[in-house]
Amino acid sequence: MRPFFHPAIESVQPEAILHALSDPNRAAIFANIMREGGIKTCSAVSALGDRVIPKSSLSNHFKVLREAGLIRSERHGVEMRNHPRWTEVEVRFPGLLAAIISAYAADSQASGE
Amino acid sequence: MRPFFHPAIESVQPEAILHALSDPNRAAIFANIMREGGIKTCSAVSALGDRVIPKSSLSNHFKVLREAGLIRSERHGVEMRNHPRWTEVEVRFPGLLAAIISAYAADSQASGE
DNA sequence: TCCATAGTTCGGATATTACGAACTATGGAA
DNA sequence: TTCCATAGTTCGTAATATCCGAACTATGGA
Repeated sequence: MRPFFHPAIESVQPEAILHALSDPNRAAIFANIMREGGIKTCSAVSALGDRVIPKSSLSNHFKVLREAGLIRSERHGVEMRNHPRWTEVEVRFPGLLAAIISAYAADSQASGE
Repeated sequence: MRPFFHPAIESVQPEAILHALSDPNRAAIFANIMREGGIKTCSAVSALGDRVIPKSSLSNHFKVLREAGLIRSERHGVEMRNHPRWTEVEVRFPGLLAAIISAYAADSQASGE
């Protein structure tokens, strides 16, 4: 288990962010991490909505979010805590994350949530 | 050559938009279409920056943008004209497209344009 | 009718993604 | 200490998507 790679904020690419959040599962995970009191550990999300996500897929989703520069993961004892890198990303790409998250919210609102 | 499919604006999904624009080539094409006096036909973009994009790939890029609900394509004589569906998308997902396009602009700005 | 232009479709090589099974790391209990 | 439970990663492979050259289709002139 090699240590995690977290890109420096200057080398975070818009395409990586869009790609990471173009998967609805990942977007939901990230939106949850962004919320105050949101998911911090991986296992806390093992079922998202009504869909069960296998551990290995989940692990990969967190990796994609991490390598896109969206979250920072650090081990605390036996578990992993994931924090959003919102303020950093906001400085580099103002308004981007908020627009994406509210787009998903608007969509789930519209489609009979 | 079956007629093009353009999704109704209500059925445009955020994930499709993010996926379409998570490819830098497509994002550049779309940004150009968005600009007043931007690219209208497909062949007008055959070289983007210094990279040559094959016709078939280009055709596919336009298809992805179209099916994501980002552009509307219609034939005019021998060529295809592509218009952005900006105002429609803006109503459904306010601020999304502007944030994405300016994120790419900020990035190319920063990385020695 | 024939040709040039503009773009699409097909097909196969290549790259990504998904997920079960096996593994690693940490903390606590016996 | 040893053993177990928890939390998560890595590996391998099957399914899926993407890229791009070659062949095709559609339209408007000469």
